[in-house]
Order: sequence, then C-alpha cells, then structure tokens
Amino acid sequence: MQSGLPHLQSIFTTDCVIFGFKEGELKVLLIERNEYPFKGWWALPGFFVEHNETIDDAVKRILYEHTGLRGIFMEQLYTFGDLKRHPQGRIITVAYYALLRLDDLKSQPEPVTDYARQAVWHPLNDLPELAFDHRHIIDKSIMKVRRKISYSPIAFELLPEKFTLTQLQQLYEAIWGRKLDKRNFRKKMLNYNILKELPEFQRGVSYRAARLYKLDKRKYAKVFQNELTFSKD
Amino acid sequence: MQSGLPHLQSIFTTDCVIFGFKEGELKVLLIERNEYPFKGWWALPGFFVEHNETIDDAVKRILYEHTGLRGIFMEQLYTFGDLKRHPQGRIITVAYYALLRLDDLKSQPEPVTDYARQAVWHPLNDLPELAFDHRHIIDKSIMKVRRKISYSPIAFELLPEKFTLTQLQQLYEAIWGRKLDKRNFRKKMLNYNILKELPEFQRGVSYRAARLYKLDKRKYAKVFQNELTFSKD
DNA sequence: ATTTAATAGTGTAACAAATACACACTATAT
DNA sequence: ATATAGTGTGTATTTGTTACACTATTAAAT
Repeated sequence: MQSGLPHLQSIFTTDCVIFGFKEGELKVLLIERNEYPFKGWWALPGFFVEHNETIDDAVKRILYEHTGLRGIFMEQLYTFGDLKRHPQGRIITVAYYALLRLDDLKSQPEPVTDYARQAVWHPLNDLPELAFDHRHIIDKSIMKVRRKISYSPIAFELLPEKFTLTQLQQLYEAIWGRKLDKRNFRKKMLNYNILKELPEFQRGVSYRAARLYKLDKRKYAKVFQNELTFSKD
Repeated sequence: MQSGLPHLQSIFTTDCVIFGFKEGELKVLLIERNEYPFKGWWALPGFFVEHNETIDDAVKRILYEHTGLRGIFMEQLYTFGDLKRHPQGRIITVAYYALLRLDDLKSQPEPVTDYARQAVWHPLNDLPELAFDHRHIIDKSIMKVRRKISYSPIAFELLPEKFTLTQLQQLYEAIWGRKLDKRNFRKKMLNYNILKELPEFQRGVSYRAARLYKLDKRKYAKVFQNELTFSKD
C-alpha cells in the first residue's frame, strides 16, 4: 500500500482475459503496461474497481475502453488473492473472461486509458512473458472455456453471426487443441438442432462455396444441459 | 462505510457454504448472527478477510472456528459484489463452499467467535430466511456441487472413509434430488474402478450387512475427465 | 419356531450414442 | 488439362445407457 495507490478504491481490481478467434487461432488481447510495477511488460487489461460500480460494470467498462464494443459475452472466472501476486501488497483481483467476435471490431484496439501503451492481439499459443500472475489467469481461463464449450453454446460468441460448419469446427479444434472428425462433428452438431441453415453460401478461403448457418437462439437452452463431445484424434 | 467497520481490512469478506450429509439429507451449517446488521437472522458463516492472509486461509480459519476440523475440502465458488447486497455499502464477498464428513465432528458445532449466537445444521430443503444475499449464494453452491459430482469425485468428501454403495447412492440422490436405479448405479460406479472393495461389512440401518468400500485415491484422477450420469426416474 | 419387514445384491436385452473410416464433387490457379 | 484445396456425405462397429424383478439375509415381532 505504498507509492500513491488510491486507497479506498484500490483494494481490488479486475482483470479480463479477452478471447478472439481469427485465422483458425485463438487470440488474447494484451496491453503493454505504461505504469509501474511491470512497466513495459505485457499484461491483461484490467483496472481498479470503483467504489460505486459493480464488478461486472467495471469489466464492461474495461471491455468497452479496449474494444469500443458493448454487450460482449463475459463471465466471472475466479478471484485471486495470493499475498505475493502483486509487489505492492496483497491486491485482490477478480478475473473475468470475455468472448469476442473479432469481425465486429471496426479497427485495431486503441487503448483509451494511459496506463497502457498499446493493446495487441496475441495468439494464445505464443504468448510473451506476462506481468503479475496473469499467465496463470489465462491458463485457468482457457481450461474453463474448454470445459464450458462442451455443455453450453458459448463458442458461438466467438464467431460472426453467420458462419460455416467448417469455421465452427475449426473453433472447437482451436479451443480443444486437437483435430476432430468432420463427419462426426457435423452429424452431432446438426443433431442438436440449434443451428439454422441459411439460404446463403460463402466462398471464404475455400475453393467451393460453403453453406452458412446461424445459431437458433430459441433452441439455445436445450443444449445447456447436455454435454457435447467429438472424437477421432 | 459508516458505523465503525474497520477500514482497510473490511472491504471484503468471505462467506462459506458448509455442506454435510446425514440421514439421507444434505445439510448446511448456518449461524445466528449476533451483530447488526441482520442481528438475530440466520446467515452463512463468514468474516472479514484479514490483510495478511490469503482468501483461502480466511476460509480455512472460518471452517476451523466452526467445526474444529482442518483439511476440509473447499473450493471457491463466486465473488459477489452487488452494490446493494450489504446495507452498509458495497462489501464484496468471495464465497466458498466446503464439503464435510459429518462423522468427523466430535460434537455439535459451537461458535468460537462472538458474532454468532449459535451454529446449527439445517436441512438444505428447509432453510429459514437468510441475511444478505446468502440464499442466493447457497443456491449457486448447490448448482455447482450438482454439476461437479458428475465429473469429479468430490461427493466422497461428504462420506466417511468407508461407506456402502447404498450410502453413496443416497448421497447422489440427495444432491441431484431424484431417485437413481440401483443396478445401473452400482454397475457404473464400480466400472469406474475408483472404489476399493473392503473385506468388511456394516449393518447400519439395514437388516442385512452391506459391503464397505473406500475411494481408491490412486485412481481418482481418471474420473476427473469423464462425466458420470445415472438413470431411471 | 414362524412370520414379517427391511434391505443387499445381482444380469440381460433393447436401444441410443460414439466412433472409425473414404470418396466424389466443385472452383480456382497454373 | 490438370493439380489443388476445400465441401459434403453414409454406414458398420463398438460402446454406453437404460429399463426392469427377483432371491438371500437378518432383525424384530408374534
């Protein structure tokens, strides 16, 4: 509690693991810190929770500052309170993760605050060394997402509204880190009856036009109780 | 932040949902508050987190004060930070749940602290009205436990070291709130190969002695990835 | 001694879900 | 014309899930 940290509102912070999906890869938004401690290091976007806002609101604020978007899917992950996680004393952080359609972004993220020098998307599989215990927080997030996509349709939060089954499969493969069988994936995914087949096609990277689908939100809830698994590899 | 709450260490608290299992019922340990606000109301055991302890340590302290036991299974549940959850201002609470073998208790729990007038086990299905948002916290805990027993062997934390398959099944039934098929339950549970058959039997409530089992801790981990489900009813 | 009541313990057949697996079709680039 | 990259499709096998009913044992009551 030295060094000019504001007092009443500085006891705890939030940090947010923002996931995006592009080019078949999962990405995480990191900021380059412009403040001590860890000045110049990469870190998760996060900030002190103000005294008159809920934690959720603080996270929404951080998300908006970094992406310019509202209404992003987010969920509380875990609260970290190790005595040594912050060099300036025991600062508790409530960590969240958020899932973002990268296509919705108008431009590269620009940090609105001055605590960050820049904000950059990093591939999840090639992260730089991170400040504080942020690496640990990211690891815990990805494990949660990995589990959660098998029983709830959160994966769709990472895709554009209209998507091909191939894109959806690539997303699952990226999150789980293993290849899935195309025929089994499609069979199972379509069987859940939560996808609406659109009359449109998309050329994309492929040489052949692929059918577009979108999530049928009315049928969303059904899957929430089931478990999804896919196989081969 | 009025009325004499300590400052630096009073910004957030922990509350702990302590589950126990006895007489075929899930129970929750509640205290009767002896302090304002909500003096005389039933509430979850909980307290301010001291400035030099981790959140986990604070919960362990609370568990020990109320049960006299150490090494109890516990896990962080969620952090609640609504502006209106506490009448004296925004006090954040990190909620935990704990699973306890009631047989390990030497005696009825006696509150060691003076913020509680008494501590009493309440059946989960017949709870009194609770202080703060504690009812909400309990609801969220039971949902987590319900989910978690299907992919991890936490249920055993609620049973004595040696138990019969009937006891184990009753526990699952209590947590899920529905009857399970005896033959299917046994078949599946034994197939997981995480139970060690003991050469001992126990009479218990039954008229016929029943085989005792214990958890085989070496094989524990295997189940952690699978999902368990049982059927009929 | 016999009966009653409570509980332990056991197997199989039908069905559903998960898995492994390979080729033809189309558009594009050269 | 041909090579390339990606879409889309069906079946047989194995595995897991479900429904279902009786006998054996013992304590307690008569």
